[in-house]
Amino acid sequence: MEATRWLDERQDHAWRGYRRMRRLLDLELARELTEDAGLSEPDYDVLSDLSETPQGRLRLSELADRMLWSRSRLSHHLTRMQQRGLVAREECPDDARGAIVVLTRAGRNAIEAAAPGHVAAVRQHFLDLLTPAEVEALGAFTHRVVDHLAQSRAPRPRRGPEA
Amino acid sequence: MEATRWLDERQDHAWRGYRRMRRLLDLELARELTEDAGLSEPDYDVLSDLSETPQGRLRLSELADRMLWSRSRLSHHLTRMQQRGLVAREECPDDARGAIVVLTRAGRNAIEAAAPGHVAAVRQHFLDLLTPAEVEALGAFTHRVVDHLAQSRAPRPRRGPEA
DNA sequence: GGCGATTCGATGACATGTCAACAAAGACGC
DNA sequence: GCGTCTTTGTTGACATGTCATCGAATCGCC
Repeated sequence: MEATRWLDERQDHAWRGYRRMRRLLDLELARELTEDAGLSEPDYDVLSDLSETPQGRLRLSELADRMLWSRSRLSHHLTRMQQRGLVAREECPDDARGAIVVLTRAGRNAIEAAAPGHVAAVRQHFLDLLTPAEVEALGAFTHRVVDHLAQSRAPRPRRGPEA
Repeated sequence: MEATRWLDERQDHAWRGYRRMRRLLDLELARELTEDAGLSEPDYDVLSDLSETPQGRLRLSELADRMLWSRSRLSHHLTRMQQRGLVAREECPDDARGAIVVLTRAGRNAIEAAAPGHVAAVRQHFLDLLTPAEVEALGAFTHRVVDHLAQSRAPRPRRGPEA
């Protein structure tokens, strides 16, 4: 039973800033995305990940893993996006259980229309406010944290969005 | 119609790292919080903000503003927390429309039991992985971004979680 | 090849968050 | 004081996310 080590002043400052920034940045980016392109952030992420593949198609589970989403969440979300015509499902040739998610023409149009504005917003409200050294540091420590967290997940039964 | 300025390599690295870190960190912190203390992150935040006030009581709208939540969201969430006995609502003496949110005994117990473990997790999975200089930089640029975003919100009709 | 264990994706029930509308009460100008 | 405009918090309908479960298909091992 140790005495709790609370955060010192700098840590507290950093932690509060981080959480507040996240919230405000999310609100602003989501707002612009809906207004300008009629997409939510999750929509954008799905389309963006799909469009980064050569064919605009990915196995559902592969996409879920990349996004760190549960298959269930992705399946539900795809159903909704499918109804809007942004993506389609195809059967998987080599695994009859599988589903392949495909970017439709409309989906590609949507992401191509949305991307420039979104990137501009990310710059305007975030990246451009950082010095090059800060951007460099951000890239360095976030990936360090990601690697650390991936450690605790990959080994053993594999916890995760999957539960 | 300008040509889009995409992110250069460092910016892309930083932006992807940031988003991936957020997601993994959220999953891990939320997981530990539920397992160890039976609280969700939103629960924790409500209790935490309340417990930082001298009396453990706040006007609903004041709490919503601090948390950057809509009043609606907070009201719904309080109803649920109230049913679990973590908070209570009181009438506001000087404004009959108002509601005052009060930390109950059980709520205080819950946050006091949860806090040490949560802080430890924040250190372990995040802050302790950063150099002091990185923590310093994080505090600096996040608050810079927060100030910038607060600018775009405060003036004029006041956009926000409020819609 | 066959059988048990695992993986895949879908689904329904439920928890949570958003949005628009509302009633009640304050604020303000007159 | 009075009418109007605004603020406050709640509510219900709906969108989104989570969790447990399921049937179907595959894998692994014999």
